Amino acid sequence: MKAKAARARRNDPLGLRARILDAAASLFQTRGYHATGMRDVMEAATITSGALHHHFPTKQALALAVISDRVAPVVRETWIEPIRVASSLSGAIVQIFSEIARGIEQRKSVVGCPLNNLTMELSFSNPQFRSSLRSLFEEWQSALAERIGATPGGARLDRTKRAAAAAFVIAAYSGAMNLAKATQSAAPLRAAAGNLSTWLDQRRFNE
Amino acid sequence: MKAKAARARRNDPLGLRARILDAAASLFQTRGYHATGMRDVMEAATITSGALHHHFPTKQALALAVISDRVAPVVRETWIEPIRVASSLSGAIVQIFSEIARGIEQRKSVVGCPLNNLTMELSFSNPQFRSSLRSLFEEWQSALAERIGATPGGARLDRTKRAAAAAFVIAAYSGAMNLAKATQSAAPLRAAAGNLSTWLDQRRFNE
DNA sequence: GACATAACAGACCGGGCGACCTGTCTTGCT
DNA sequence: AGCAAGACAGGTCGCCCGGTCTGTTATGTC
Repeated sequence: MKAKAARARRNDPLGLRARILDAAASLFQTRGYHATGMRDVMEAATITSGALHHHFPTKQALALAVISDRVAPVVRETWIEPIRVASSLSGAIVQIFSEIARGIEQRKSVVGCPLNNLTMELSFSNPQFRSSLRSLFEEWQSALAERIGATPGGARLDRTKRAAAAAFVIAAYSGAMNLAKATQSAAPLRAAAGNLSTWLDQRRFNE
Repeated sequence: MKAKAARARRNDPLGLRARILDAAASLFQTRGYHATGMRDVMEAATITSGALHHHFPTKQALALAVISDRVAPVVRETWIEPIRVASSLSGAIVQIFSEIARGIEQRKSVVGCPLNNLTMELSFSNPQFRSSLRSLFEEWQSALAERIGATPGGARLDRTKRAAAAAFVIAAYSGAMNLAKATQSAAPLRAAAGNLSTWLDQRRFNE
């Protein structure tokens, strides 16, 4: 019948799943979790209700998958890995900031850090989301703390102080992004990068 | 009929309005704007649908009123005023942090800063909310910048650098609160306070 | 080739949402 | 006292939300 030539469509569950995750991740970041409907996700991914609920039975399951399969990799690629491989911690941090600021300026809009956005909206009310998001923060923080311990300034700090310094870096970034979102400008990020760098250099976290 | 003795109930529009705002402010902060229904507000304030919509025709109007009548005063009382009257800027900032951290520890839960929460959720998608929240941030930032200009370290900075330093302080607080919310602990706030203080003192913002 | 199961399609449903609307009582003004 | 406007009460409405259900097609297995 339609033997060899016209076998156009085949099932591609992984590809479809990826499309759903991409669409959902984008919508969750721009509009937020509660403001995004399953219908919005369906339209953005151009799929049917059946397909969506086949891959993700509930909205919460979808969000948890977005966190682990989309948000977490972004954090690892833009923060954790660069910090691990960089020769100078201070330099790496400043560069990460400036790359993000550059991205904002050419996109001309600030949607915020996906991890921050989801944390603020979901972390308090829902324990499931909280533990998922918290562990990501901890991964980020411990990568920073470990790297801080490898600098001349960080070597003399104990475990707690290193964690505190790492938390401070994350807080500065997170808060700067928040301000950037409020003002729709990259200025707060650049301001934070500059001042964070003086703080880092003073504490000799620059090598 | 019920002439003198039994005239128990009287209208109290301002009191009712205040109750609505209190309830809504609390719910918006803990659950978020979109996750809070008008019915939740009605129940929390123990009023009827008619009364609620008489004072605030739409949910958005209610939220805007919450921002200007509840959130803004909180920011002014806990941040702007203390900074204006304090003798030491650095000392004032550290004290504000520690008071907030203390509050968290005895309440045993972190709901986050109301301004931050609403900004993250609403500021990007809705221009009405954005301008309202942004002006509050600007008020906060300019109060800080002005005070920084009055310190020995800040006097030599130009207008832009002062604004950047002010933004950095806000970012550090905002981000620390975000982390605190994610971990449900006051530790990130204390970490930020300590490290922010080092940065402040190094830049001689301490008088 | 038979058959169980996965991968989708798409109609459908109960409930909750924000908003509206009519009615009653209260208040302020003259 | 009279009367318009304000302040509330409470039922109602239509819509949209997340989730379910049944049906159809593709896929792996023996």
